[in-house]
Amino acid sequence: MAAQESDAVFAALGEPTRRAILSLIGERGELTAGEIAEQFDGVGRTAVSSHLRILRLAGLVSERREGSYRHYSVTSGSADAVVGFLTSVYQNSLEQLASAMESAKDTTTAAGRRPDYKSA
Amino acid sequence: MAAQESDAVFAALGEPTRRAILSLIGERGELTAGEIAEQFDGVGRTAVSSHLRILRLAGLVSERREGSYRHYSVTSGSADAVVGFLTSVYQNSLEQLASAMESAKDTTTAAGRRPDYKSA
DNA sequence: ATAATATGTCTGCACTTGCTGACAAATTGA
DNA sequence: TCAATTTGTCAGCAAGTGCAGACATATTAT
Repeated sequence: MAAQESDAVFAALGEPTRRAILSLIGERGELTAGEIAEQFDGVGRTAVSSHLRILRLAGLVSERREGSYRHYSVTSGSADAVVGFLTSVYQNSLEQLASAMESAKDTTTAAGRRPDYKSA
Repeated sequence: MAAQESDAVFAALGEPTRRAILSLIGERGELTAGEIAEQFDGVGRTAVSSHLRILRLAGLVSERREGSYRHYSVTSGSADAVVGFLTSVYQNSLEQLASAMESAKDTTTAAGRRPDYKSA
């Protein structure tokens, strides 16, 4: 369930240049492929095109064609998968922390641990 | 500023197995390296150890040594970089959208566009 | 001290990936 | 129609990455 999208989104965001592109588009609202490529010195137009494809397939940006131009903009709500994953991880993490503190209230030196370690 | 951390965090989260490990740790609260490795069929203990190292260097998990065991838990607030990046992108994106709609109110056929396209 | 256990690290390998240059497709202008 | 423009795609390559097996380190048990 929603694992494929999530994979694509995280993979897309894992690459620094793609995050820079996404950031740039978000900052400017809408940009053509050429305008985006102009902003990068160490990266050519070809590479930017590939990155845009990956961002688009991940659903992070959307493409609007106008003549021979292609305008890219950030797809709203496209990073829900990321937020969902993180809140899931931290939600459980916080619950665990809370119950751990609860247990700690009872017995300062908690029981029910792994084997029987030496004191230190 | 805070770009290095962000890079490491995004890179760490970009790998599916590492997300699974992080999710597992978050779900269970605290696990030893061995317990984590047990949960994965297609991945050996060696690979899990490498992933844990990467997660740790990214600040996503913290390590607690107890005897020869190493207990891993989710580091609270460690994904702030991710949330920060996303809110930044979407914040600007929404502002751009809002101002675009504002401009659209004035002149239905907006000015100041790119070249002079054909109608379609 | 010796063996067993838990875990990290190193080496090598197959696979992936980001990049460029060349080429192709689509659109526009003369 | 022909040239210019915008963009995507393909082939090839260098670099990075995830993985397992062998080895090293640290800790515990006998």
